[in-house]
Amino acid sequence: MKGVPSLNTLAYGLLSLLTYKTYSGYELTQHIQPFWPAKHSQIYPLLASLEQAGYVSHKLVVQHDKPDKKMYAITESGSLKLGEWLAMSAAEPATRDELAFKAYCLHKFAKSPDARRLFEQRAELSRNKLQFLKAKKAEVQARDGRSGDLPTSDSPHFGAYILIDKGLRVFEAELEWCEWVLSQLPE
Amino acid sequence: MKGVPSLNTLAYGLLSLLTYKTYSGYELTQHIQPFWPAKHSQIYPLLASLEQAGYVSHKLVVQHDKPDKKMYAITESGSLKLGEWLAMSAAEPATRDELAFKAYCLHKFAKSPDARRLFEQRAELSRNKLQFLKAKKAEVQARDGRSGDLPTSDSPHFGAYILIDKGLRVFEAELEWCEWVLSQLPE
DNA sequence: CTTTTCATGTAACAAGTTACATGATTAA
DNA sequence: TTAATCATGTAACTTGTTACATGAAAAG
Repeated sequence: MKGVPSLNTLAYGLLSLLTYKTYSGYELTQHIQPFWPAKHSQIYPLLASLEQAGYVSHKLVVQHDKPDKKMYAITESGSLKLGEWLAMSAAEPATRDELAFKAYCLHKFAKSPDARRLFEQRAELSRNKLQFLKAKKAEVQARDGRSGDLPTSDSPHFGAYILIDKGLRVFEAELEWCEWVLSQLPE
Repeated sequence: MKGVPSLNTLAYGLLSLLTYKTYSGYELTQHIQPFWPAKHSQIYPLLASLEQAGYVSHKLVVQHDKPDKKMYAITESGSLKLGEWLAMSAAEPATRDELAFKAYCLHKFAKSPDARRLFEQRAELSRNKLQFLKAKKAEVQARDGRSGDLPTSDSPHFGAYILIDKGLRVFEAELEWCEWVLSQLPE
């Protein structure tokens, strides 16, 4: 006897996105990146298996200028499954960052211009992320009506909003760290 | 014709740790966690293959109260290989966090006490990490002699120090974020 | 007495990446 | 004309996790 098929985190992530609106596999692949990096080769088969399990369903949308696409929606059964998962404790986040290893070895090459370059590149990355998130924030605020004001916890955009806020806080901290390290490194 | 064996990030990570001192596979598994989560079942075979490639070597240390262990050291060849890698640009960090998905779905269960619990647990996790890092910081400062003063970029502990500093900044930001979210959520 | 720590390994499985495969439209 | 975007999929491979396997010492 085997119970209900158990889903992995990526699968729950797809269901999470689909609580907002319908998406194609292509769109899901793009939108899930900031939360959970994954390639289309992982998403497409997973969507197929979620559909087989009855947690999502799709409608084919015929397009003329672009290839046809499959628009996926979460089902009642998928919503229930997601609801159970939402109530459970979240696992510890896992971050894997090459730069941490390279930073740890700074005593081996701190005088090299390569060392400075690593932190300049990371600072640039943080600045780009911050710029992206600031644009997103404005977008969500506009969509929520009262511009300048923050969405409240009952707003449908509250989830999106707090995640943008988290990104802003964390990337700001990372940028400041990079700039501090650069100030400590010899020119 | 096949060139030099190419290493993955975890392998370079092990070499990075070994630039400080010798470690057993067991110790490497523990110390690498904050940088790059990995299980011993991944570390042990990787160490064996690094040794076969000549990048590390080990000496068996016989113990009486505990099981014998293999103490690994980086070789000259391993140092060269690591040096090449250090000079290369670091890939974008990858973070995978379940809580992001659950936060994104807050409109589905913001009123539930489960929602509050998720952020309370994450806040607690951040507090624990901060406490750990503060202890580490004091430890490194003590080891570096001038207590209260920060190690300079030529200190052998500079790498360890800046990583602790990064953790402090980022987990501080995450903790503040959790507390802010909790202030927005209904009791 | 039961669990944790120390210590090393392998086998089976799940998750994630890269490469292969196709093909029209549009922008540079 | 070359590259990028849109759109879906599979095959082969690498990476990472869980489970199996052993066993002594120490702490609760």
